[in-house]
Amino acid sequence: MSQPQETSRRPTEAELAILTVIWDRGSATVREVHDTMSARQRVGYTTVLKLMQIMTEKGLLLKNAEVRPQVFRASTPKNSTQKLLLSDLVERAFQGSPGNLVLQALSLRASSPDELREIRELLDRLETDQDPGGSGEAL
Amino acid sequence: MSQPQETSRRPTEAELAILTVIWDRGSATVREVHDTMSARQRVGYTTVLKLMQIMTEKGLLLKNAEVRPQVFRASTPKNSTQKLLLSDLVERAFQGSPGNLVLQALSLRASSPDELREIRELLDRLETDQDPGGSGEAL
DNA sequence: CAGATTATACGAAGGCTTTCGTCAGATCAA
DNA sequence: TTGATCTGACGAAAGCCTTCGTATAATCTG
Repeated sequence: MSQPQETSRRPTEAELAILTVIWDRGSATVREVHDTMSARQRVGYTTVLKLMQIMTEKGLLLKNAEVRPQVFRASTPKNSTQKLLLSDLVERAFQGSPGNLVLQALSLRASSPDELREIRELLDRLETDQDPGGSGEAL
Repeated sequence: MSQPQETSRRPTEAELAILTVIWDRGSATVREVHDTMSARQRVGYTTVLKLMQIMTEKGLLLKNAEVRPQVFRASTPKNSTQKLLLSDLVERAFQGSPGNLVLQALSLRASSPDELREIRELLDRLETDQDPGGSGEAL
């Protein structure tokens, strides 16, 4: 009863940076995360450690303490968290209209032809059957 | 030299809620913003006031103190801020790939046929290598 | 004008996020 | 084994965001 809802909790900025590294690798030690992040930003080792401990408490990460050094992995797949962040942004800044967001995103900068084709295919599917459920997971 | 970069400053969550109201109306007094927000969430009048004062300091809002009560308007158009938020999210959670984000957003929930058509038209323009500059503003 | 009401300014508290120092335990290398 | 190095736990400080109480100023009403 101490944790609020471990589900649908939006990761903070620092947490997201860590999740990104872990999603890429599948799993990672604190040192691996720290080394990867250090290439981009100056950040202390114990800072990363502390964050990952907190994230484990929150349920964002799962820790395997059987091995040394401990190995962490994400409790939630990347796509789910991305959708959570998108839903959030749609609600807060796009009046709940995903189409609105998509239009802005498309004009952000050029997407690759492959991406454009993929988007078009998804559009086709959306216009034929009205149920997009789950099809978007296939990235 | 006291303000960092007043440009490209990402509004916080509470700030965004206020901006949303002001964008809708074009301009608004503190009371109007408070009344509108009160319909959705419980929030104190002085809380809104303080936030709007801070936002004015930060350059997010512009204040006309000639009239009473004072009237505020946004310093940055809605579309620009939306793009800022999207760019931010693309960087932090979508490996810098807007197409990636678009795919996830499209499968979030059904967009209206009108929106789908609009998206398709934008795709056409993008694929024929047009410069999308400004076209996304037309919502 | 005088009292009531509304508007504005401002300080400060509370909470959450981020950062880091320190200590203790574990592992490694000679 | 033992000193050096790496790892893990933890407390606490610092900063930002949000909230609100209180005091002052402006405006309205009769």
